Amino acid sequence: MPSQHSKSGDPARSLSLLWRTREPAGRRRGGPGLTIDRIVAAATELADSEGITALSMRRVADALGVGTMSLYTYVPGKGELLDLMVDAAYGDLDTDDRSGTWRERLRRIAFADRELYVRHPWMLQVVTLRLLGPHLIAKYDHELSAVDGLGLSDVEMDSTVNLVNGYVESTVRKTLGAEQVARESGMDDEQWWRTYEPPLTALADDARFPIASRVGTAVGRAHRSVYDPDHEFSFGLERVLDGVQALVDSRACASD
Amino acid sequence: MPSQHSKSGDPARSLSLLWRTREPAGRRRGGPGLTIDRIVAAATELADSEGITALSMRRVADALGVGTMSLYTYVPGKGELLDLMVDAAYGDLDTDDRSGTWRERLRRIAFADRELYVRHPWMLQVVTLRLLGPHLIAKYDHELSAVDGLGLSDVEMDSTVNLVNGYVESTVRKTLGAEQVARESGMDDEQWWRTYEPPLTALADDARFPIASRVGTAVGRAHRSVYDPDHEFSFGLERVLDGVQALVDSRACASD
DNA sequence: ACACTGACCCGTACGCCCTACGGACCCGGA
DNA sequence: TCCGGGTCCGTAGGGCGTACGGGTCAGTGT
Repeated sequence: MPSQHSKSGDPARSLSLLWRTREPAGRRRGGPGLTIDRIVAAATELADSEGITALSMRRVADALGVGTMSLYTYVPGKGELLDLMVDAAYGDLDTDDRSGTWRERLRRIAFADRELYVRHPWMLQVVTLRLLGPHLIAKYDHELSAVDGLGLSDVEMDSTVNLVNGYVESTVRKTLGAEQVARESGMDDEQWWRTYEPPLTALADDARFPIASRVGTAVGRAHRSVYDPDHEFSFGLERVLDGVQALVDSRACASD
Repeated sequence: MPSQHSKSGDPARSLSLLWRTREPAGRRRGGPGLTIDRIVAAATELADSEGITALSMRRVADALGVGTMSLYTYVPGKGELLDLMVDAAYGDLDTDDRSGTWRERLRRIAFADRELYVRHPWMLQVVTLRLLGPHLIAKYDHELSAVDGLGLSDVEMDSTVNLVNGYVESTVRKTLGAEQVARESGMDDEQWWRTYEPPLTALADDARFPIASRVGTAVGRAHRSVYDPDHEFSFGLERVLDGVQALVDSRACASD
């Protein structure tokens, strides 16, 4: 159960698939009428409902009522299929709304991204090379527009949106990891903590790791009682935005 | 080539392995003399040199000159082996140095983490549940100590170190993704950019994605000329630390 | 001296995976 | 009518993780 790399053999082929630079094919009369979009949709549904590890070419083909090898007429391999799934998923994001201050806009973008990843957890497990598909570019453009005209250089703008994206991804990844433990071990967060805290604190005694013990306990208690994931997410996000704020302020001063 | 989850069946078993809560076994005389540590070391070497996808129980056993199934005497399964590898790798980090300001310390921690992930890229591809092994706890304690006594609450301290860790991970993940493209496509960064920028800009015309075009071009040019990964990393890190700074300042004011 | 026990080691086999290859089928156009 | 080419897919080959059961031998109790 290690990780997935999406070697996706030929980048050129992947790009032409992503941008649909192939005519939509002849369409036979009687057959199931496979298309790239139907394949991507079926694969996405499968990955959403059963997890990325359940996603196999066989299962996708079965879901479509089609032989496994038929998929290879439309998609060079599994890697390229994953690339297509990722870009298609990014297509669900709203990339039009440009209202509000830069801070409000980045905040909205972060929450929307987070929701997308929660809906499609497999996106964060696919170590895709993030091949530039149309929807990913649209997302990038939309994010950049939020920090355009603030006095930042182009490279700084890129860094800024990467910063926010990275924060969202790492946060969701952690949450999903915890949920995975819960699901696979069959106990919820609270049960898990109650079962493994005692032996753990016995091993990692307070003397050796005093601060970790104290903070770990406090965090555990917070999780058990008033824990609010949204609040936790917001808190970190505001720290990130404060960092951006400092940058924006310094550039504004410099240009005055 | 999707992703790896480390289902690692029984958390209790994993924990006892991580904390070595089993006597070191009888050790037979003539045999190869397998141990958990030798297995973890061989697996780590393999993952370092050939990537996580090349890591299989068979290959690890071969590297040790041992039958595949012999590994299962020491390790319940591949998932648990990955857990052990991750915690062992964290053991390479220095968790003693406590000199300097909180900002200097977080900076040093971030750079050390980054270097560790670059040396063991597979760590970021293993979607491990981050089971609390001894070395991970030591790392956590060391990180918390950098922000202890600044007026932050325990939960805030946890958020803060998660924030820095998340930044490092997402940055390295992105870098490694790019390197993977380079390796697999056989061309270096510059070649890749030169090959795929023209068709890409043709597809994603400036009119549809004006800001992405402009910024993408600028970033590409920067990469080709004066690009300094360390500088890029530092830049974002300082933004994160600025965010932490704002938090620390606000808490200091509140308590005064 | 000898049998027993238990840890260590591993060959075999099952069921899954991705996909190369080549054949069957059928449509539209010449 | 014939044929080229797109669509569909059965078969097979080489991986993988690991369940199962049996072989081997150091140390122990007698």
